Amino acid sequence: MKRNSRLSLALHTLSHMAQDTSRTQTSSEIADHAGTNPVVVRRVLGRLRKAGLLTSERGHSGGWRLARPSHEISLADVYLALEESLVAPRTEPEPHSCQVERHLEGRVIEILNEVEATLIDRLSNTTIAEIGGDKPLLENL
Amino acid sequence: MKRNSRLSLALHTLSHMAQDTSRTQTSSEIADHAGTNPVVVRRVLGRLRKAGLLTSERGHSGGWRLARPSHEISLADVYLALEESLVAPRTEPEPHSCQVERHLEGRVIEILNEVEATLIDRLSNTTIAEIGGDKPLLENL
DNA sequence: ACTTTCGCAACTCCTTAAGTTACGAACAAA
DNA sequence: TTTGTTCGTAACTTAAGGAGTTGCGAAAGT
Repeated sequence: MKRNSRLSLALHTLSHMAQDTSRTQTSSEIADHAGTNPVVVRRVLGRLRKAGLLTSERGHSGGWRLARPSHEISLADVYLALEESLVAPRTEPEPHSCQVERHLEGRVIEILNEVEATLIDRLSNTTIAEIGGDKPLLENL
Repeated sequence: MKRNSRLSLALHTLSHMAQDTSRTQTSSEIADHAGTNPVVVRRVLGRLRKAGLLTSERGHSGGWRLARPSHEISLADVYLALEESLVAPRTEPEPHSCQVERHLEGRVIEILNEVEATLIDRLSNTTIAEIGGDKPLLENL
């Protein structure tokens, strides 16, 4: 699979779970549908569980379930739960010998933070319900 | 070196060249200052040359030079010259079997494009001259 | 000619994400 | 309580991309 599939996988899965909240889905089912494998699914969904978006149960009739209604889960919630950063590279700042470099980096970081904030703002304007959810895809008819 | 050093290297180098436009700088000089090596420098600066931001000359007293005044080179020019994309992953769209996935991807791409536009807008508000340039760092005194 | 410098190809090295295997823990049903 | 299902997690392998490196040809000044 390609780069950055975590967010795709997470959103895709949540959208499907939103369409039928009555039953749980197992990692295997999800993996089959997403074209990946159960361990990868558990890794990604595990982060969403940690963030309180999903619950999981082990054993017979276990699996994954939304922790709250899909219209109360925004895309930003998912993005933040993954603790990635699409715009700002996850690199810790190194000491800079050179003044130009310090000045430059300050400016760039400033801009990137602003852009990241924009991203989160936009993501928070859409919920999982609107994407795959309870009233699916009416605007496509 | 870490992720995303191309943009850093490009901006850093341009800023320094802006401080003394009278002479050319060789790949080796630049590499030494940036803590990398000449081939990497040429790879990155080559893209800037292709975009018309720099010129290069071979042979004795050759090297790199700004193609236009540093106050006419915005950070966005540099970003675009590198043909990277910080926010949108460079992955070509795959065919999607699943309607939810199509709908989802449409929405996400829409948001990412908007964010990318924001990034470019912010970057275009700062020039190389302002960062390391002709009147260096007055605001730090 | 000789030296400097870029241009570029080809390769190695390193890091990161994804995929895979394996096994233990929890839990339900028989 | 035994069995089978499912998650949790560790450890490994595989794949891709970026940076670093080597080498050499082309261009251009001395």
